[in-house]
Amino acid sequence: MAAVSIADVAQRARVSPITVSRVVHQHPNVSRATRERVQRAIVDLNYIPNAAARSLKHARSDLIALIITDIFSPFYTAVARGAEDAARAAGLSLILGNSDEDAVVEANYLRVMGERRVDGVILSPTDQAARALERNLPAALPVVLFDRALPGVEADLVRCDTGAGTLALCRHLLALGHRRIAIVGGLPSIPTWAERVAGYRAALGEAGHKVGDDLVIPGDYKRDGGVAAVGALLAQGVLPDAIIAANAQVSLGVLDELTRRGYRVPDDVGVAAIDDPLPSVGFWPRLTVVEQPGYEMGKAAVELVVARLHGTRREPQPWTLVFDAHLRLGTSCGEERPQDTEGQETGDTSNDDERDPVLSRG
Amino acid sequence: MAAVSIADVAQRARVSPITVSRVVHQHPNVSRATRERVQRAIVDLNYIPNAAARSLKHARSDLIALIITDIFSPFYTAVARGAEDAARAAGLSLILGNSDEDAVVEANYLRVMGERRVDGVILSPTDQAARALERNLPAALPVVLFDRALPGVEADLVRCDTGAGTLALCRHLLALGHRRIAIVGGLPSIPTWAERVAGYRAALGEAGHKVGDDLVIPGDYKRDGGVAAVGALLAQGVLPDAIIAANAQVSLGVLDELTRRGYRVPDDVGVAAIDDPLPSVGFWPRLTVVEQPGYEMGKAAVELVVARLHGTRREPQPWTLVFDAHLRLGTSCGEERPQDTEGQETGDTSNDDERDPVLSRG
DNA sequence: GTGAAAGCGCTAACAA
DNA sequence: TTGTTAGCGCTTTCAC
Repeated sequence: MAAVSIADVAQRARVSPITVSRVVHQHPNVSRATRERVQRAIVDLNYIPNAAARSLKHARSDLIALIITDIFSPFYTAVARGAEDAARAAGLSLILGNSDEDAVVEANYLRVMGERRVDGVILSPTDQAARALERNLPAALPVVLFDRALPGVEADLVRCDTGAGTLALCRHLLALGHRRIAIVGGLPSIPTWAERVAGYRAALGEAGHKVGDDLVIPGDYKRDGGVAAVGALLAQGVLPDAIIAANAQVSLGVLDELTRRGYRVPDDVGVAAIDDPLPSVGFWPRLTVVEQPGYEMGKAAVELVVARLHGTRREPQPWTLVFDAHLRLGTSCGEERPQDTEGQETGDTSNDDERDPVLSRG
Repeated sequence: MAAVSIADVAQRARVSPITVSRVVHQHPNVSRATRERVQRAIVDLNYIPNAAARSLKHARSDLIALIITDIFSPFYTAVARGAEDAARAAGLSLILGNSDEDAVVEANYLRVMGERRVDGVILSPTDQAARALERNLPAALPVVLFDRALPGVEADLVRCDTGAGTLALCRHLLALGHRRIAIVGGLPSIPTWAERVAGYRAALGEAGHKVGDDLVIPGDYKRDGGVAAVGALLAQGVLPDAIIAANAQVSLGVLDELTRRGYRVPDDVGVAAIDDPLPSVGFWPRLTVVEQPGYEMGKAAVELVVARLHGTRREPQPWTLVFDAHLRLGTSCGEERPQDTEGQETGDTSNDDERDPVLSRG
């Protein structure tokens, strides 16, 4: 056992434990001679401070919990990386939970994180998270909801306006000549799906097209939902002109199933996705996507937690950070047809000069 | 402050703290009446046990550190998910570190993890990890090296035999008629690159082809290395028949740069990758890849740590788990040319019936 | 510049 | 069945 404690070091250096503590923390009030003696003892004994003891004393864990719904999604991979970078910059560690959209798993994670006295929680919540948050976390703990707001929960929020992104995408599809457009795969219990469908309906509405409910096919934000949606669409007798997948996982299911059934993208049907499955330059088709700035969002979420921790006074009203989604054109919706490409080069939903998220308080 | 401690609960329930502890841990020797009184006090006060205090007492943190070199890589995404699932199953939490192949960052993470008294460390090490491991971690701490062995460090190891996978891939490329084959993008300080190059040389050797060193172009396992390699290859005057990217990130750089320069895959040049960038069914070309079972490897690594923890006696000799890589054929190397496709449907390097990793002791 | 005492919250070991 | 004592390793007073 390497159970070397501060007392062991103190004994060896013939000082009191507190002096060792001062040396470890580079407190100035230690004479040079003492400091060197202590440092040598630390090295000799291979002393490693015990963070649990420090946590207990400080009532601080230097830990941030990141509880997300799908670690496999490239979006959350980017989020995790951004969060990790920001946490490291702030001297915090990231403790990871993958809830898989399962409320029980989520509740368990919240309990564990609460017991660990994490300094903050970043959570992409299931629709049942409200109760779990209240039950399992100390009341004053900074919580940042991620991606989805939670009715009845007053907490900071980091999200991306994919509704506007979807609107832009649909306008793009309409401009390409697509008329029968389907949107598939989102989880109805999650606000992001409603938001995306709203953007879709708005675009079709402003173009004067009626929106058939049979072209809005929910799912579970997973690959299989995309597969099932293709089946459901085909069961209607006619393939749509284009299919919008609600996220990256769903888009893979859609593409797989279309390919399996012998349809070609974009020749037979266009496919676009909200939330990018990969930087797909070099592949054909390049997927047309509504891209969320995952890295920046993850970073911002951690920085929000840190702001709450360091804030001289914790403002009670929640902060909401809204990032813009960007439409990135590929070739998966027939963009290369000559008559449509001119003037479509930049399809961003926002000006490049103002990429900062919108901060709204209250 | 929600600083409700076990003492507060005890006071409210008119019992001693230890009785509360017993209730929390479902110790049988508590009368029904007492138990219910305590449980009510727990709910009333919203008592949440303090894991730091428990850790301090138990000298156990229920934490496993996962320190990887690139959280962006789809391989490590799969690893993280496998590790997370296994950790959850064992009642442990995963604490995440992304070293980015930076030895300083890695050393810092090891120090932090050591201070946190994590119960085990899973590490894909840089070539300078040996010293950092010794300095920053308690001696008896279970360490599982991941992906790469570390000379001079006797620790458990989970890896994948990509050498054999690369050999199979090269045979496949040769069978397709490719002669001038390049392999690009690996980090020379990391054994996996040497291993992959060895498989490459072996395949070319057995086919009687000479292996020009100008077709072996190292990099840093990142996207830019793929870009640079394409430039270097073109500078030689002739494009190779096929390019093997050392990992997923590199393959994206290769594909991007080839596309940018106007070359088409697979018409002008074949591209294959070790380590898959995505499930790319539905895209063209589908990348031909040597696939590592990342999920299973991550799961196995955590299970190895758990085995060390629970083991009645900790066997001193290290365990090595070697997983098989699978060749998964796509269309990115010209596989659809009629004369080559027959009989090439299953290109696995191992029988599907025996996917278990090889366990070697000693 | 240094140290003694006390306590953070929890739980083994040992009574009762 | 329940409680007392003590201590995990560290750091915040306060004193010298």
